[in-house]
Amino acid sequence: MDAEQARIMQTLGGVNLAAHSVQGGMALPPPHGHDGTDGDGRKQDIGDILHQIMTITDQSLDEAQAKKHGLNCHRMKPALFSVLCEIKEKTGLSIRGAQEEDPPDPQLMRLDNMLLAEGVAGPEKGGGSAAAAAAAAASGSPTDNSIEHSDYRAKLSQIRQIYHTELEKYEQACNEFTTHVMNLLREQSRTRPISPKEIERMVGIIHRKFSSIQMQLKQSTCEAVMILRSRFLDARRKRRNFSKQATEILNEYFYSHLSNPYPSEEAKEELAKKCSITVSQGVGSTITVAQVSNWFGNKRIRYKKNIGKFQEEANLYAAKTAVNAAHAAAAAVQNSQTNSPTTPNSGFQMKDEEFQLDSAENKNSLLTNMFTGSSGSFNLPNSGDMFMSMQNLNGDSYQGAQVGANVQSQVDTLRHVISQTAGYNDALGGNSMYSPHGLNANGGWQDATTPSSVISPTEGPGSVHSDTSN
DNA sequence: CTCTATGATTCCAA
DNA sequence: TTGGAATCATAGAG
Repeated sequence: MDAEQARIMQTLGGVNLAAHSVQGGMALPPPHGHDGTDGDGRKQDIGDILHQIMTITDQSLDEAQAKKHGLNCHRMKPALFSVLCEIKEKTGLSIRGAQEEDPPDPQLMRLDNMLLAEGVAGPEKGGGSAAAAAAAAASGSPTDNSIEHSDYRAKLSQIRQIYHTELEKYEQACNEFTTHVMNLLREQSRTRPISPKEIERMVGIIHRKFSSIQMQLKQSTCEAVMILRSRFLDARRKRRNFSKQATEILNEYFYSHLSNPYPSEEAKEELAKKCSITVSQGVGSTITVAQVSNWFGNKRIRYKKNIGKFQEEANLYAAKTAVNAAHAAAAAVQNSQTNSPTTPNSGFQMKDEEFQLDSAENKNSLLTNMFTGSSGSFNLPNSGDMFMSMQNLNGDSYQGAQVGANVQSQVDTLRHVISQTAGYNDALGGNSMYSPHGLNANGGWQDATTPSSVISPTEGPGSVHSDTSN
């Protein structure tokens, strides 16, 4: 400020007050210079006035007030004032000229573009949902993603809301501040040389300041969106193993529907629900329908690829559900109702209960009824074997999983149990292990009605391990 | 660390 | 749209 004052002082020294023209040159004779012209006295006067102005801050308030009043009443005041205004305008122009060029900040543009693309800026609910939808549509079926998707969207709209309120706040504050400053300056312009252009410049400065604050806001908003986005994507990518119970439920379904392991939409929902309930003692992890689909997709392909590897598992789950099948059969027989066994995916229900058969005779009779009375699409290899093998299970108790399951699945399970029973290899075509009768020569599952050729239990078809990634 | 299991994603065909 | 196949990326065991 001192420098500026000195410059003004100097500049004033070269002012031709009569013409009110300003010579902007800096190298001027000192204000008190005596050049012998007739303006000498006047210059002396001006110098005196200026001196008073410059030293006014050094004086006490009362003194200064008195001085100010005196100066205001000075005959030269209006002229001096307008000159000061002109000078200030000149310097203001030069200052403004220096920082006038206001190229659209590339960073700001980037931020704006990103906010627009993410749907944070721009029209309400316009691009936002579009971006979120695009993010969600990138993966799998839209049905279950709606959960994560809506979560993402909710968070995004939260960010959006904060952004807009903040932006509004800033704008309001900026406007308030601007009008305040403008009023102040207008007020002061009566006593101080302030040109409208200077006010304009001031407003520009304020706006720039506020826009830099806005940029910070935009930046942090962008960051928040990025974090949200990456977290959203990470969450999709991050793998958390299902709980043991959930896997068990899925496996039970899979192996009891081996001939057609394609759960219907309802069955998937049921499974998802069941898994989520079972898993609820965990950290709130739920299993969605899409995850069930993923699981079955993976399971089918992996099972098919290497059946040998899954033998043990298959045996286990088949045994687990075998008695349930018998139980279901018992229920069916007791009700004298014969469900159509050709609908593999109908009426899938689960019920937690322990089921224990009382006696071998009871079991046998139930099974006899079950298979002699049904018109299943399966060719059972040998009912005698079945009885024998089922007797091997006598006395074992199993965790019940399926009551009222369709006959098809019961058949699957029972066939498995039969075939995995040691000592009956010959009767089953020389293969003691379960072969996926639903799996046709092409590797398809579609035609489940004919028992396929026996596949070596130790090695799947070619024992391909193409999934050995990494 | 490596290796395997496994949930998720992507690409493609039907 | 769905499922198969390949692949990715991580969890978890050793």
